[in-house]
Amino acid sequence: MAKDGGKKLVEAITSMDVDFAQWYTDIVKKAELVDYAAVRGCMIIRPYGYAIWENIQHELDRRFKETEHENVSMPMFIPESLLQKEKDHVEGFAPEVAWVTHGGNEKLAERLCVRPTSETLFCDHYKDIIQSWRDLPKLYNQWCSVVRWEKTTRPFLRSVEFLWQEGHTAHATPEEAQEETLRMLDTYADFCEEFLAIPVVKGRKTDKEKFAGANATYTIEAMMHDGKALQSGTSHNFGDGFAKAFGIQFTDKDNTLKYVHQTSWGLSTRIIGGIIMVHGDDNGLVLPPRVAPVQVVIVPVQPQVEGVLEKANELKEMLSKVCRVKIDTSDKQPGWKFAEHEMRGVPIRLEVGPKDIQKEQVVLVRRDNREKLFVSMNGLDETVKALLDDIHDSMLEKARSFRESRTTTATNMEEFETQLNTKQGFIRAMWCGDVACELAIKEKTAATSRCLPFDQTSVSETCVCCGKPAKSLVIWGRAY
RNA sequence: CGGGGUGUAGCGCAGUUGGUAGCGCGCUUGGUUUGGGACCAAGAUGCCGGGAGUUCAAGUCUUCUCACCCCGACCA
Repeated sequence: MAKDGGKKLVEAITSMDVDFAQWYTDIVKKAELVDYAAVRGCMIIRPYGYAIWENIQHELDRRFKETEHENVSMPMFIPESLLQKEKDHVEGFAPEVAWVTHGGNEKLAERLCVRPTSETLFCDHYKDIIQSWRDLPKLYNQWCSVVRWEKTTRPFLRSVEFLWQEGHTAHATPEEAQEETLRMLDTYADFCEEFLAIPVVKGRKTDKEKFAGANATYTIEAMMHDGKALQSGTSHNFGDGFAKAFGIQFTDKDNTLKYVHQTSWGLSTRIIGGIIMVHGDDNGLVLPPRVAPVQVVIVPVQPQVEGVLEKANELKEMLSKVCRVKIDTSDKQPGWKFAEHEMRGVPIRLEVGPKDIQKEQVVLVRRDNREKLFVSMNGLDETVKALLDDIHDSMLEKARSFRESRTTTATNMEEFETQLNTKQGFIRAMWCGDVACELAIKEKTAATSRCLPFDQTSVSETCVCCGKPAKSLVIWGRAY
């Protein structure tokens, strides 16, 4: 393993081609994103990981507010009777809820569920505060954590408790609810591409895969570097199902009593797992510039030489107006710092030493492709700003072409299996609409339907599984 | 929840037929260094994952448990 001695931290990262799962675990630990907590399946999100989440929060929250959404905070407990009001919903979540049975030493008259999601709480509240068409729409969102007693857990990807935002809206008409459902799906998709440089496929879930209690579930699916799919955000249209179960009615303009139409949508810390698995490499994390807690790290070279630290600070001052910049003044060797910040995925490293100062230049090194640039100190702020955008664009492009190269088409099961096993990615194949075929494909290949993509260009006339006439194009893949 | 694996210092590991714990890195202090993971010197660090047994004696044997990793099933 050791090739030139001493490169401990980097060597400790397992190569992604050798063992992708271990590579992932190594990164989250070594880059100090998370630590394991005292309770099984729970994670401590460390400052560097949490800073990523904060940036995600700020950007998404900004977008939510731009579209008139308001933040609220609901309790974390749901009385059992409330959870049970919507039949499909409770059946979907019951196997994985945690229950509170005691308060202090006293047994509770009714046990409380620790929220796995808050539809029931919002509905219970909406039934009280919605009376008239003038009260609509209600566009609420909350940032919180939820608990799902998962059996197999992994940092970010599936933990017992995780952070997310959940939007819950109520509308006067089915059309408005549908419009909202798709608007938020678009918000997520744009956010992923513009902020995280993660290209996504937008589509609708099959009935088998949709959310418990929803009329329709929409999803954005991203491809990880091992070809597996990660559902990165979802948006549901509930129709009036929850409204009927909870009695959320309003008097419309025509003086008749009507049920509201609802939506809900969520995006979680799981997306951080996506960032890692889409962009990372064998040297560690590669953070998309817009979400990176530190966008530029300045490494002073020969800081003991007079003027070097002063210049480094001067540059920091200048750059802090256009980006998040940090200067590493620790007493480590420059080489050590290079490797360390690379592992932590900092998009740009700026080296400045006596030679540079003499030439009025600095060295910029891109994390994404390790390209080294010698640029003038003059106008450095503009250079860096443009470079950050360029890094974002090329990361997005790289992820997109990777996904395309791993997306294939199949017209029968033989092709399906061959493609899946050789390409290990997404498969575009037609489907008859029968859940039996979904189950058969899963049984045979471990692949599931990821979504019915909005782009429904037909690839054949018949179902890839049963050969009957096809109804829709489905993206299939193995998933996290 | 099934099948497999691993738990010894912050991290990676060694520890023989049972005899009371070691190595490398990291850490602390001082000094020399500094353009891709530096060096010297002196230090500090352990309920051997946890419980219960066997034994004069347990990191080592028995048993139960907990956590983590991998592969399935279930799920954001």
